[in-house]
Amino acid sequence: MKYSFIQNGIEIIDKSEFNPKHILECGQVFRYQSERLGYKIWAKNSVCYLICEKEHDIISTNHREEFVHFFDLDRNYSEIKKNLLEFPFMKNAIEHGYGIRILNQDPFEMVLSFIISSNNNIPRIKGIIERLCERSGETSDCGLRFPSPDKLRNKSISFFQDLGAGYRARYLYDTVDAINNGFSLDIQEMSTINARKHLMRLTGVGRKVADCVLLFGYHKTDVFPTDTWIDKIYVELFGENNLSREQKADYLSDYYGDLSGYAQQYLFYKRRSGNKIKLDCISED
DNA sequence: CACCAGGTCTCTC
DNA sequence: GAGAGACATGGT
Repeated sequence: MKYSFIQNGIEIIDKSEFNPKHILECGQVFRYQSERLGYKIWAKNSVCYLICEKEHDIISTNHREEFVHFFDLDRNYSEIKKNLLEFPFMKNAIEHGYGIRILNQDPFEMVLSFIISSNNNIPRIKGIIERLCERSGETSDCGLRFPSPDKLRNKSISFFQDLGAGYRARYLYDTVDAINNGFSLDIQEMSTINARKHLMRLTGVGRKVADCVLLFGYHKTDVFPTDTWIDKIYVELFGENNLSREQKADYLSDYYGDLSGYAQQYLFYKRRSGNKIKLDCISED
């Protein structure tokens, strides 16, 4: 990935591997806003402005190293896409979401965000998370910031209900409580299987939420988060619906191996944009 | 007024 | 273990 440090940020030179719209709208991140010149994006303890121009994009920030990691800039996505093209179903999806990158986000934020996401829709998820940030008293020179576990220590269930979290309020409360009482999120070094099993001990974290946390919070790309959209895709592609969600997730992650997370994002993004996934047809090329 | 949204929990069998 | 129902909330 070609990029270079400039005075107040990072210049993205290779636009084919970095598409702000695709990165932000493929469903992995909830805290960003459209701005006149691009986007404002919050990471754990800092903020950046993504300025979109014709020849290049600029990540305007005082925390350059942090956003190199956040945007996963040191990874070669050309190589990933080349390897994914060895699989069926991927050609159209990759062409559609060509500049997607899997962001490296904060695990705690991912846990709460994806608990909120369950049986919910994206605009509402974003609203709940925004209110969580507004009301949890975290301020910095960057403005809004996602609360730390400690900042949520004294919050009651009704605090989460008032965010609009609905029945997930109890899940959030229990999870925050567990983390504040020693439940470790330091699981980067664990195997995917064990890390998943660990996360699923949290209230409100099932297979799908756990896999999203593993992918977006720990960059474990051997998981294939399987939700309603992936379920639709599975049925459409294979013409049968004889497996449970969990079995589909197992099958797909076994099939795509370490490329699962990437494959999932391309397929999810394309399908959610209203396009059905097509089997790549060589004769059409 | 039903039905749905990046599912999970709980209670059965 | 696998399979129904319930579940808050806001939008079509």
